[in-house]
Amino acid sequence: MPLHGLLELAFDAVIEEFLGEMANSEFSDIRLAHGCVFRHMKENGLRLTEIAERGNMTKQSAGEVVDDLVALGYAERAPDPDDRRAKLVRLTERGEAAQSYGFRLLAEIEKRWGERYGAERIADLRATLEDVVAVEAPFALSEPAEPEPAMRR
Amino acid sequence: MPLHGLLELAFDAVIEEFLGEMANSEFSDIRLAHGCVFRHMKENGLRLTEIAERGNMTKQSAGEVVDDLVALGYAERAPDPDDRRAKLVRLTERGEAAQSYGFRLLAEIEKRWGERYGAERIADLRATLEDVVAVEAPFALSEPAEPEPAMRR
DNA sequence: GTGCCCTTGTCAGGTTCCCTGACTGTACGC
DNA sequence: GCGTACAGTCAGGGAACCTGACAAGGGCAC
Repeated sequence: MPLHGLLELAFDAVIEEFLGEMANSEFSDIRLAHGCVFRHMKENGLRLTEIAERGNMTKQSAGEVVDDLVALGYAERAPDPDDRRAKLVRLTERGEAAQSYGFRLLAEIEKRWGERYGAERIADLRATLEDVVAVEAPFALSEPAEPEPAMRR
Repeated sequence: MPLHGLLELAFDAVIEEFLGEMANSEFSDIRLAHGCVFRHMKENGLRLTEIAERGNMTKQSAGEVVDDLVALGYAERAPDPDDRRAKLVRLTERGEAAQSYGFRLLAEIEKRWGERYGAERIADLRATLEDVVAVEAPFALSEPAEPEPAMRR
């Protein structure tokens, strides 16, 4: 089986378990595509453009996802004080509850895999994937190098 | 970053490279979704139902993919001598050429990752994923336990 | 054999999630 | 100020799935 097949099947396995448990929670209206917002959200909100970049999708697609989350009460748009063109997407209280519930669920799934396949092996799996992703998908990584204070302006 | 995010990004990275190289080959009309046929194809062909099972999709979806591959000249349908309801999906000569080209490409990508991130680490990655998939996604694995000769009948 | 249920594949129609292209309004270098 | 670049939106489309309903063949009880 080619490597991408294994990656995909493992991904699907996590997601099936995750969505199954989400569907039985009070956050049953959350869908997989919403993850791109929850995954990257920062304290003070994120611009649509940032969501799109880190999610490796177009602004239009990211906008749809945000519209959906706003309609469901998980997110809201606020004007960006630094740029009147931009809006900051922020989680509502309910959005934050969903986010931390989801993260907890995912951590539990990873822990269960550790018990099933060996904690060290799963830790190695994660470490290798992190190295790979740092090179192959750098756009997805947290900070797009917020310039150092000394470099500002 | 949650584990499924890493798995997805790594998957996307392989696929982007793979599809990019396929697009520059003589098989530029092959799309990602076609993989479910090429990946599982056996010597004497596969029934639609088998393709659907191993690809974890409905018969209808598998049927669409096969229609597409037939239209593109990569596959053909032959009657199944053992069951007049069923048809065996087989690769054409061109289909076999595309399959082996694709497999070779994927093996090269994996080899490059070995050079970039350490051959042993990528081998471990594969081994761990194989264990995970064997438990979490057994439907995708080659033989649905063809009964042993002694157990037949 | 006949009737009944299961399986195989197909037709029709719908959803999700993403895309391209065209556009408005704001920012900013020059 | 002017032109270019960028943030986000509107409109439309397509790929890859899905559910439901169906015809035709298989397999078994009787």
